[in-house]
Amino acid sequence: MLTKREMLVLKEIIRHYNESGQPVGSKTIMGSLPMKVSSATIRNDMAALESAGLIEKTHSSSGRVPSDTGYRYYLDHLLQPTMVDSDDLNMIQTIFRQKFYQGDELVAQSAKILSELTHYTAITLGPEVGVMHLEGFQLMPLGNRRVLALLITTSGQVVNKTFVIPDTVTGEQLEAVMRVINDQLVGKPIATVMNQLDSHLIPLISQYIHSPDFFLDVVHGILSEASADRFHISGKMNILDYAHMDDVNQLKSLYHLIDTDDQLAALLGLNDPDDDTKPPTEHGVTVRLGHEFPNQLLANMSLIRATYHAGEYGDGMIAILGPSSMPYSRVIGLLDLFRDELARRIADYYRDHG
Amino acid sequence: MLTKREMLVLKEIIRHYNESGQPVGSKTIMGSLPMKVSSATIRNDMAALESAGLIEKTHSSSGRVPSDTGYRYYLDHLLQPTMVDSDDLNMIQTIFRQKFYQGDELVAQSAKILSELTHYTAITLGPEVGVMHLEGFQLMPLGNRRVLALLITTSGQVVNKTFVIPDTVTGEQLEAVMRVINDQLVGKPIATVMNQLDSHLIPLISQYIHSPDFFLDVVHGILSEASADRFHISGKMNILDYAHMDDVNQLKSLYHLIDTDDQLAALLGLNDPDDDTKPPTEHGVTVRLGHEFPNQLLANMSLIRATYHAGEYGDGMIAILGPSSMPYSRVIGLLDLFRDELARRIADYYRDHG
DNA sequence: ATTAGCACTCAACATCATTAAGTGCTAAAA
DNA sequence: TTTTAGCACTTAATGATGTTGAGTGCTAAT
Repeated sequence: MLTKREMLVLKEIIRHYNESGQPVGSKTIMGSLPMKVSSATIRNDMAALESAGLIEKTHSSSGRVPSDTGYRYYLDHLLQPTMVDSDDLNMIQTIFRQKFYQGDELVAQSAKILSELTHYTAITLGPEVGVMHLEGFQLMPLGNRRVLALLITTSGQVVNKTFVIPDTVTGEQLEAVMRVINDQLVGKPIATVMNQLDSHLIPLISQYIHSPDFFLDVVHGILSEASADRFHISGKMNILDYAHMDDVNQLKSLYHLIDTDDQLAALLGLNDPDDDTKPPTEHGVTVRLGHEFPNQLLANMSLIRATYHAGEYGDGMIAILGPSSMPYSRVIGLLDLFRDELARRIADYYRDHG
Repeated sequence: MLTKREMLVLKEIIRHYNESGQPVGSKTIMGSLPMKVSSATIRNDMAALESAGLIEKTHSSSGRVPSDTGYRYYLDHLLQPTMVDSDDLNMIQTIFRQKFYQGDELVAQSAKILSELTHYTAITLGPEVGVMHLEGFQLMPLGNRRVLALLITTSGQVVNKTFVIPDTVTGEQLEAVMRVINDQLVGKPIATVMNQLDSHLIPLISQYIHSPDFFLDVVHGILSEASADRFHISGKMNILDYAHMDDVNQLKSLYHLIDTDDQLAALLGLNDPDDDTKPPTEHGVTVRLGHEFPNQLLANMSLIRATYHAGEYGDGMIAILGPSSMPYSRVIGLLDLFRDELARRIADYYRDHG
């Protein structure tokens, strides 16, 4: 158990380190503690913090730097939320007001604002209503054997794709297939649709189209596109500022990770809904430090996540990826603000407005 | 005018510099010239090349490095095309064969292969038939006041967008607007459509919808999306390898440039079709060195472009962005191969196949 | 429990010498 | 006239050596 003063010392070390990026010495801390103590006293406290594993030295006579566990302790016990700066607030309101955003634009724009405000990387995800169902499927001939396939899901996702059909396929055949899909699959969850398409719908479709493989390919492609998570990432290149990577290849791997939807989804914990290992820091904003991820690449980084609830329109997520050394209270404050803001505006969008 | 041997010396300097990245000395060259001359002789030739501005010293007693003009001279006079390596060729054929690509997938896949083969950044652009015309426009109600707008261009581009309409708008009104657009604008070039929409179509639409502003916004959005160039960029992160940027901000600006469609289009010379300043190096593959662009950011880089002609289906473009020090003959060979390959496969796609 | 004082450590910086790769120039050889 | 051997000269890179300053840990006194 830490003493009151030791906590203050840890907090100050983290604060100074965030600002300067340099190891923090005992004299520096002396000047910024509320009580008046000597540097020697602080050195004693620091020794205690170090043996508790909360701070580290970069070399035997250097100042101290917060350790991974130090950050975790800070987040769990020391961090106190700050109100969002009124300048920030104004800016956000102004931007949101200046244009009316249709559909996902609001969510995309949020990522943009968040990354600009923090200079980190922002990731947002539109609201998704539980399980997505197939609402409709259409094929329209465009002439010249090109066909437009159009797929609509209950969550309002619309995906279109054009393809060219073999000359052996006639309009009536397409019509028939379309009817089969609409009769058999509409209303079912996308996953089910995919399964059935691969199993007992094949014979049904084969009645109309001789070799349906290529057709199934097309439908598959559309389905997975429709059901894929639609991430909006902004400020990707800010990683270059904060990840002081010695190795270019690591950096490339990191970017690859972010650009790969599955991996990003895993990072954001989208696939394990019972991820209650870390309780919400406050209001459902959670912070996960890089070293807590299985992936080595995220060392010295930190991911701050928040879920927003747009009522019946589903839940979405916003997140900030940045260095583990960052002004947490500000960033958490911002995310918390955006949770509310997005929840409200999205609900508004579908309800009052139009 | 350079002597025969001076040319050879320049060529060898460039070759060695490409391989090692280090300044090249007279003794190194001595070992790799076809004729037997002493290093002193080569030093004389080098002095000549230097006063011609084709090579440079990094410091007063260093070896030589090709200069910007040196590269230009090399490209214009010394470069001799090489056949594409049979390994590369096999790989390309294999990848293209293993799957049937619909629509733009072929073009996107080409970018991927090119960037993987070269370790540089590849940019491809699908075939575009001269001026794009509006082929059709549809609005379909999705229920719950959500409407799906669907726009089709003559080039086969299909864009969809969902939006929410105010409760004051009825289905009949939408129907009417849709009819107006289809009656008045179908068959016209997108640019004309945009203009007319903003000018003499406003009163016409206002007859049906009271405040058509928001509606015009939506249509505008779809139109510009449909008419925008669809670049496929692959290997973006390879820039980190070859652009040894000291300044992170420059790097970020460079990425911004690439990610901004207008700027990228300008870079590729898409807006000045009479860009005949640099004659094709061979078969229509052109090389532009970074310092030849107005933009400072591209210093020490090089852009190799090729246009492919998919017959009546239009023209497209492929390009490689890399360091000015690169194995030009290989890269040019690859681009030249892809020109043919793409042209043929795209034509095939629309004609024979389905 | 706190503090003054002091010996100690180590990165960062500067100075200096050494080395190796490369040049330009001169005068002789081809 | 062109080529070459030879040599003095330049410079980046490397490594050894010393100095400084910020910081620590420990001890003994408060």
